[in-house]
Amino acid sequence: MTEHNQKGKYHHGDLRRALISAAIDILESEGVTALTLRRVARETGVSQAAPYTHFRDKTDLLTAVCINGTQWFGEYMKREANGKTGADYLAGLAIGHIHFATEHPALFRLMSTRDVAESLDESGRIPEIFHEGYRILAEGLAAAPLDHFGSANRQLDIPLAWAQIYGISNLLIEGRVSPQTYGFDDETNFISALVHRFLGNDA
Amino acid sequence: MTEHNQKGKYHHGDLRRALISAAIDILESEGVTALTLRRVARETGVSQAAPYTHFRDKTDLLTAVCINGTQWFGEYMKREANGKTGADYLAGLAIGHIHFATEHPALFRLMSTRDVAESLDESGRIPEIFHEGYRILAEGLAAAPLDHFGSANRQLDIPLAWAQIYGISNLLIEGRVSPQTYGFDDETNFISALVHRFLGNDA
DNA sequence: CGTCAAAATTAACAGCGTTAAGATTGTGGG
DNA sequence: CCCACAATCTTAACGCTGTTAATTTTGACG
Repeated sequence: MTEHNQKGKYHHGDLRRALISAAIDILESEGVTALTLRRVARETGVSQAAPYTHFRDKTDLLTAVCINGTQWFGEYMKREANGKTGADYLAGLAIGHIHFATEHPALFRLMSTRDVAESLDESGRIPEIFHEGYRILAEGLAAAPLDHFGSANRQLDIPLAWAQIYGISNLLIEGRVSPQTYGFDDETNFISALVHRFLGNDA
Repeated sequence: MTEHNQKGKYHHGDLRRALISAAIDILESEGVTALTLRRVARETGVSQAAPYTHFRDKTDLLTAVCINGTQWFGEYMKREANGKTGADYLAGLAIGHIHFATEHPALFRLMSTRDVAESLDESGRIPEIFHEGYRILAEGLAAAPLDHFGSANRQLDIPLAWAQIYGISNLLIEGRVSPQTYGFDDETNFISALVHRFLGNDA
């Protein structure tokens, strides 16, 4: 019985994972301002300095949170696009993207933040779905071009579509736009209408 | 000579304005993490508690910074659109928006933040250009619709265009997209190409 | 079973936002 | 003219934060 614990951790069992989990809980329930290292340690039942055994500093923990978050994000998008093909798959990914953002605003914002995103890049642990998502976006646009933009500079459709989805996500998160203003009483319907109008498969 | 100072302030002259100015300087040069109340006070040459005579708390100062920022932002956009009409005016506003964001990322992010934006709303001091910008966006889209999206749900063009511009701004600020990837070595050209392709007046 | 390294604790430091109490300063009324 | 008052600013303190150093506890392995 040299390894009765799943990863051979010492006292706590798997403190590293527990800290990440606690951090996500706080982020989801109270937002980023409540997310302090000491609070995470308290919530996990360890001393204030215990996290430093597993993380270089606070940013290092946040990076780990974001790695978990991107995994979650990818699965969320895939689920929403599941079973669809072509333009519908694209729309599913977009809608999934926006829904994830509005349902997990603090986490989404954290994942978008430059500082953390950069250390995320360095970690080399970006889930496959993101490269896959980008590839799918590119392929989808190549197969079903947004011809409303004309044929010149079609390469720009990729960053444009990306920015469109990203922009809708952020606008909704920051409360700068409301479905009601445009005659929707349900946010989900609003998002769906936006995406379909943008992708040109509504009329 | 009861009022030799322009606003009859006591010791400093106009500490309130000086604090806002120092805050903006720090924001521009070192970003939001360096922007602490104590630092602002130090930089202005007053004690740590002096700001509390003029601001309820830190958020109140940030709100004042954002009021200044929106003023600045509005003038910046107008300048870039100056002398143009119709779709060109729209493109100018959009390009001005994105340029301002990339040149003043910390300030732009602060202005987009939900907490501050809400107290900004409450202050009732949103510069006219924002309502005007929205009106112009709406009128411009009504006069020259983005017909590539089809005729159904044309009302959605307003939030879509808004999100598009906002999304490009954020993507660039957070470094998630690079002009080089799409064959541009100059960011300005990249932005211009994106906006013109999006508005459909490039082909 | 004793050794050694990993894991976790306690204590301390500087810096933060914020508040309370007091000192300073300009202004207007007698 | 000066005195009282209110606006302004300072000093000191509180609890919180991230982080580090020294120390103790724990588990694994020869």
